[in-house]
Amino acid sequence: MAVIKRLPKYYKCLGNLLKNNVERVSSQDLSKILGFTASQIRQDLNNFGEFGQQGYGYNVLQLYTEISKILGLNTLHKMILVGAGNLGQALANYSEFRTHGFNIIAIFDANPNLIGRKINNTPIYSAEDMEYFINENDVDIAILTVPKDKTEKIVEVLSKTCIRGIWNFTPTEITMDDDADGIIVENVHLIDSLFTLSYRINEDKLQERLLKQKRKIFPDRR
Amino acid sequence: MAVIKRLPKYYKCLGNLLKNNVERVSSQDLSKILGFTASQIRQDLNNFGEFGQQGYGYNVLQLYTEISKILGLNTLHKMILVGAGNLGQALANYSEFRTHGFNIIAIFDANPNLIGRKINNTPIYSAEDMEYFINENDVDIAILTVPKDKTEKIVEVLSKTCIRGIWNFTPTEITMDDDADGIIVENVHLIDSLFTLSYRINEDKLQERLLKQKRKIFPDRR
DNA sequence: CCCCGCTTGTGATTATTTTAACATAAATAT
DNA sequence: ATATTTATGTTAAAATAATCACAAGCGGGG
Repeated sequence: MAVIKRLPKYYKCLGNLLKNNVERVSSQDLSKILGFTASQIRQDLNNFGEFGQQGYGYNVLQLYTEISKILGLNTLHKMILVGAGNLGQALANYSEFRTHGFNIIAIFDANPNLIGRKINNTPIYSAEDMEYFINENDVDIAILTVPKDKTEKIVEVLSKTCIRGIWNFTPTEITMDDDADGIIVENVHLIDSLFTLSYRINEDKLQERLLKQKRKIFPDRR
Repeated sequence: MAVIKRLPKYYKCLGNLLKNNVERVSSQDLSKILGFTASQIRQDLNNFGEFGQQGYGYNVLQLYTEISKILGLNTLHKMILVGAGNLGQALANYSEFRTHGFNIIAIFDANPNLIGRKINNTPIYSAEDMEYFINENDVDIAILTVPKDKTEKIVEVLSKTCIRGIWNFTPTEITMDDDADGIIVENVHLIDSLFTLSYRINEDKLQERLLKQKRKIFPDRR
């Protein structure tokens, strides 16, 4: 749903307002900051409850708290990182996750040279111990930063565990067969995002080409 | 536009088919692989031209080539990386970009200890030289992996250059005022994606809560 | 206590996106 | 050759999403 993709933006924005000691905020204020229409903001928020008050607006702290509940940020999340390559290490060092209650409690890798070491104080274990570890420690989320050809295998193992979500950074699109085991997958696919950027940079040239094509079909139009 | 977000998926899928020496493919075949409806695929592709033929389907190589043109992947792209932190280094080491014609030709950082070194054969220069370098080398795209508080400054510098696109990994949402200078921004925001995952994991509990609320409003419904 | 301005929640409207349906054309089999 | 199958491009319908518009409620000033 489109609304859900916007929730993190609201959350972040309200966090900033809180930091600046702003107490109340109207949908119009938010509109100016976020670039959505005020109407959309009101409708978005209204999907989850009636958080505002006529003539007053929204209480920043209350709304922030509510949205954090909706996003599930009021509970701690235990995460593991699978694959201690370049991207994996970068994510392991990223402190923002912890700030919001997402703790990486273990890292798994197949490389024996890495096993036993620590990244950002988090130990690296052998990939073989992953399944046991997840179930033993009630891990919520697995971050996948393994090479493409290892993905399938890992997903197979993960689907036998109590894991709730997979945050997938591999180029492979992971699809869970009809949500049977209830594992949610969030695919990131950085390269897609780069391609989209490339498209938009390229757009002008393209539009011209398409226009020419239309002209062939409707030669009377200028 | 929603179609454009799907183009990279088509591209990737067709690339795989090519590798497997598949010559022709129907919208129905693609539908099974990609999980979109065949109808949507035909309509998507038709936005950019008539690439298929009745009774035959699409020629994989031809369609692949067309889409790569549409995405602007037929031309080389010169990129720079701004900010050689954890994420920056990971991206600098990521080889997939180069495979698709996106070359990181320089890295910029403010840290004097890093300047002069190389990551994955790409030299690190002083951030001060960035503006000159971009204009001198006709750089297309800047990858932004600097800390939050440096973002504004860097964007200001970038907007004075010939740069065409900014691939923004900082937590700050960059908005270009009414596209005046024609710089396209692609914001990534990893944490948003994690929050969305968290929401979906949390969804069941939430649905219950919302249902209770509705019941209050319509007490007659079970 | 009452009025006025502000701002929400919400129903109606418009726009966008997705899906369905089908006429038509190429390819293959007979 | 001809019929049958396959699969597109395209139009129409359905579903989603965004915007508009306004009645109704609250806060603050007199």
